[in-house]
Amino acid sequence: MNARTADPPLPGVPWDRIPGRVRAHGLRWTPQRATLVSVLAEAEGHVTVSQLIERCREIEPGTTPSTVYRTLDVLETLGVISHSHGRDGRQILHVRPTTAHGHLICSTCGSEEDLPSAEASTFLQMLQRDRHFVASVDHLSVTGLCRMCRSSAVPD
Amino acid sequence: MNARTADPPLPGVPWDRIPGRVRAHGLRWTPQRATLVSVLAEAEGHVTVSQLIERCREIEPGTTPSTVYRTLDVLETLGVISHSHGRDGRQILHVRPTTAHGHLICSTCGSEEDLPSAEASTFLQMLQRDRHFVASVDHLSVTGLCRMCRSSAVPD
DNA sequence: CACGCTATTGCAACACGTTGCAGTAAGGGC
DNA sequence: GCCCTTACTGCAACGTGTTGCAATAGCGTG
Repeated sequence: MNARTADPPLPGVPWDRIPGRVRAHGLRWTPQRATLVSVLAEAEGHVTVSQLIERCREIEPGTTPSTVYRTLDVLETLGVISHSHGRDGRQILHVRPTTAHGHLICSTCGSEEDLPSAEASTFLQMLQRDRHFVASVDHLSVTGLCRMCRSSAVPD
Repeated sequence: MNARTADPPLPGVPWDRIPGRVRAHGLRWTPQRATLVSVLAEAEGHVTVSQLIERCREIEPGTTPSTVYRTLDVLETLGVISHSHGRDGRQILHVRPTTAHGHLICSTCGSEEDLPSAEASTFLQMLQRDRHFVASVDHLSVTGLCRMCRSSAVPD
């Protein structure tokens, strides 16, 4: 995975224009990519890669994991999707046009809660100002204890 | 990996008291655990699991990955270490008594910069107040563009 | 000190993710 | 419409991390 300097996000993901966007970068539009994009188009929000592979296989049984991963790289470069990592390091894909948001991941129960962009912006702006580090809220995930697990936690 | 509700961090990691701490929890002190702890004692700061396994094997060639992973779980529960995930999802161990800190990970060059606790505390306190989500800075890692990569980034 | 309970180990198998390579096919040029 | 370049695919192999299970061995008890 190599999330290099990406194009700016596509606000509304005009799915039908992705082929052109791909070709505009000197890349090629293939049946495998079409399959994946059609799956993504129906899966707005969060998905894991294994879910994607599964759905692709329903359409095209020959789908290969490595092709999916490589196509996801391409789509991330084009700004169509982004990803973060769950608590176990597994990828979580963010399919646009989901509103930009971060994640609060509970280390006990594994639940995920969205963190609206506004609530992180001050922090991220501070990072940019004080440390010249530019981060988007999409990549922000914070691990900790959710409300539920916290209240049921056994005090040592 | 199951970072359950952990004991409070040990401020100075009295390495020689870990056996007692392990036993106090009804757990057992074994040669394999002794090996791993002796390696950790020399590896303060950041380490990856594969580095640990490698060093353990230098001492005890029979070291098995699964044992290392399971012992790390135990040590995390005891508050001896904590971990976060690098950009590719790989684990990064934080061996105490490193000052609590988060990470800024560059998505282009992969470099890691420490984020002092103080710079994140306002944000984390807000999460706790507004969302009842309790997170420690140790688990905070933010992906983005570091200063270097940002200035050399090709504007689209 | 021997015994027994059970935490721990080591192994094997698996899931996720990445990478190298040879063959295939997209698509621009003629 | 055919050719040619080269991006892409599919495969196989690898590295990381997890899990089930039978055998082993801490360590508290009598």
